[in-house]
Amino acid sequence: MKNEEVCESEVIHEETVNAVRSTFPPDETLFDLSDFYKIFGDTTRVKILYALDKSELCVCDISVLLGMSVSAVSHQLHTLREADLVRSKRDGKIVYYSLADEHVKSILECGLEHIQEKE
Amino acid sequence: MKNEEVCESEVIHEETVNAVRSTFPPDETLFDLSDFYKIFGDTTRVKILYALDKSELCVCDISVLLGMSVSAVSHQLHTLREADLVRSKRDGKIVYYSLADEHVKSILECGLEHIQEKE
DNA sequence: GAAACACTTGCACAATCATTCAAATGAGAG
DNA sequence: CTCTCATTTGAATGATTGTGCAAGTGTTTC
Repeated sequence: MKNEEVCESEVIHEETVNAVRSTFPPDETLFDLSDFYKIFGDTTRVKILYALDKSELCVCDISVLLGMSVSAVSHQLHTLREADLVRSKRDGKIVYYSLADEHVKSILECGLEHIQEKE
Repeated sequence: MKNEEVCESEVIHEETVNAVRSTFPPDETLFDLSDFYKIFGDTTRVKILYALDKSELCVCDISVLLGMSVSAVSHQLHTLREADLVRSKRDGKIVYYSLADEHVKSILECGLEHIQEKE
């Protein structure tokens, strides 16, 4: 970004900007926050989370449920596991997935509420 | 996706899959939900929303606050406006932006809570 | 051991998207 | 009307990312 691109004339509301700036959390926090929401920004992942909230499932189950390839599901489960939203446990050949904590459910509901509110 | 990709041997837990399937909301709902979260999945947009929660601001203010080009900010404001998360009102040459409703704040807090909970 | 199965992983590709640049709009000032 | 300023918009570009494919790992069964 070139500096000239930024409005640098007398800043229009310097007071306000400074006031807001002083309430800003560290950059990293808001970065982590958007990174966190990024996880929920994909239909496949949301479906998986929604499904796991109802019941523990194996990869094959999810694949059938969503009508997607096992590979695609496994890739997304990897993402979800990295974000600590999901847990896995192996039982023989089968790997079972479940939600990592109850918080995930409340996040989903938080969004659903907003969606449905808009007629 | 080719069919062979999907696990089609005897479905491992047919009962469970069917049970979960019956609780699934229409595909469109979960699609809208992920679309909604997609908005929050970008640092710039999250910063803008966070700032607007503190105070009404013009495009130039936000540009200075975030150290980004006016154009980039305007593009993101466009996205936010389309998602009904943000409102604008013009006063002469200046356009003021503010949050569309209080719900946005609660969504942000919902996520922040989760972020900070993890040590 | 070998074969079958559930799953994972690395690479490639297509699609999506955030930002920049340049040009356009809208509004007040002279 | 012309000039300036705040903002918007469209096209282009570079980066990110979801999925398919093919090869790999781990586990049970024979």
